[in-house]
Amino acid sequence: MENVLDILKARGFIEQTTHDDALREYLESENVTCYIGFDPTASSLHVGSLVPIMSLAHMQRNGHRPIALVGGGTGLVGDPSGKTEMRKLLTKKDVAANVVGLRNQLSRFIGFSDNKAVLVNNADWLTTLEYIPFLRDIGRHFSVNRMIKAESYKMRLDSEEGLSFIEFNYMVLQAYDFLELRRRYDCCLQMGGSDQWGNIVAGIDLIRRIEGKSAFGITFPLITTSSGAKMGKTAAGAVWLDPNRTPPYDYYQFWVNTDDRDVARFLALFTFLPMAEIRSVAALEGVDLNAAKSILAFEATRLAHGDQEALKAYQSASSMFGSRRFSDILLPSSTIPRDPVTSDDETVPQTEMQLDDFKDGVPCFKLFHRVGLAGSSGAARRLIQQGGGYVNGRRLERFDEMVTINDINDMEILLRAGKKHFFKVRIKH
RNA sequence: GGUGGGGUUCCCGAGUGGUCAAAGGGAACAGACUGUAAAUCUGUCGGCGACGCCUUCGGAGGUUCAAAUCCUCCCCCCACCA
Repeated sequence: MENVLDILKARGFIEQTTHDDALREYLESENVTCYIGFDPTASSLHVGSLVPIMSLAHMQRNGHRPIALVGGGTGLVGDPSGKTEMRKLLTKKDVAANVVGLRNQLSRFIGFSDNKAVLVNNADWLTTLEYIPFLRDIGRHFSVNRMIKAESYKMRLDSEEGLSFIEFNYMVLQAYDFLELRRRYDCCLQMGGSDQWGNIVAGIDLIRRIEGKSAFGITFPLITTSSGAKMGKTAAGAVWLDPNRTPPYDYYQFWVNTDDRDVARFLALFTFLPMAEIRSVAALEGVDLNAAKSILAFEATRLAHGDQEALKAYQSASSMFGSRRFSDILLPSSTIPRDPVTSDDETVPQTEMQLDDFKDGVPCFKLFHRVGLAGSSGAARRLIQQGGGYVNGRRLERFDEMVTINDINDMEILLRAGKKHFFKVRIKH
């Protein structure tokens, strides 16, 4: 079997590893255990966490046992790594609630049945620690001189805001997590974002000092878009994996809008399509890439939300932006429907209004505001005045044009703001 | 605890009595060009059925015809010293 390290490397997951050769050897054996920690700072994970999630999924697919550690304990402290500002401290209650949400989302990507993967919460061992014993047993292995040189603290030590003592302890706690997992699950590998390097190495050192055993680390590159932005942020904020925060249609659209230069790279990172197929995408240019973007979006949506939702999102997009036929040789492993689809879409944002509402007509800018295509009626006026408002595909000329029963087709009115934002008003009697 | 410097519209950051809904940049949005891409150019970017009105410059009061700008008290942040 191919070494999972090579798979991860080929797909762009690896930024840095500790002692590569020994790690490779370790991963040769069947069923090793590795872990990644997830911050319970929100009740949902977002696209930015996808690289770690996918890497765990690859581990599992290659016969290893991933541990997803939810930081219910460390979340109470707050990780300063690579952050310019201190984060607001979460309450125990918030953290506990968020842990539940994360568990659900992770299980879409990783199978936790039959002990094939493990989900742990470090609150289980961290919150009962006693200060003095912890300092004596664990704290004495840490050199402050070394810690303050760590890159992960550098930004904060240099900043105006400074670094509070509670945050300074974060590294120690995360190192202790690793030790705990080494003891409990024989877990010898920790993975994480590149900002986690210092924390991971601290854990490896701690394990060596206390247990006399070796452990390994892998960090992932920070994924940025080719335009330089941190990946996963849009105007509306983070792109969440929770369908209540980011509807599957929006999630799909996020991926469709991938920059040309990122398509092949993202296919490798965020889908399970074979690399042999993805490599041929790298040769595509221009319009030809759009089909690959649809497949990227479809596959990514499938993983996060399932086949049904992916199909619905795909169909909606097709009905809004036009349908296309996919070549059989383009990413053949994808299950995207290859023939043009025509169908009603249910996932475009929509609402119901009464027929009576349109008897006297509704000023269009009011309507745009009401359905949420504009943040205020002033914004709606500007939108329309600048030529960005459409009713049933017809550009509105004036902001106070009336939308009336004459605009109703098949008991629907299709509104559009700009090129991409659609909204459907369904009419009820 | 002492001394000094700060808190401005989504972010950064000008503004030290009227000409300020507040420069400039970024982000964002729209238009043109396109391919649901990027880059570029143009416009917009507190609220309001809107050549006017209303609400904003850490919070609460006050001075003034007039305050983001002056005064008082309070809250928070930072630096240096202790």
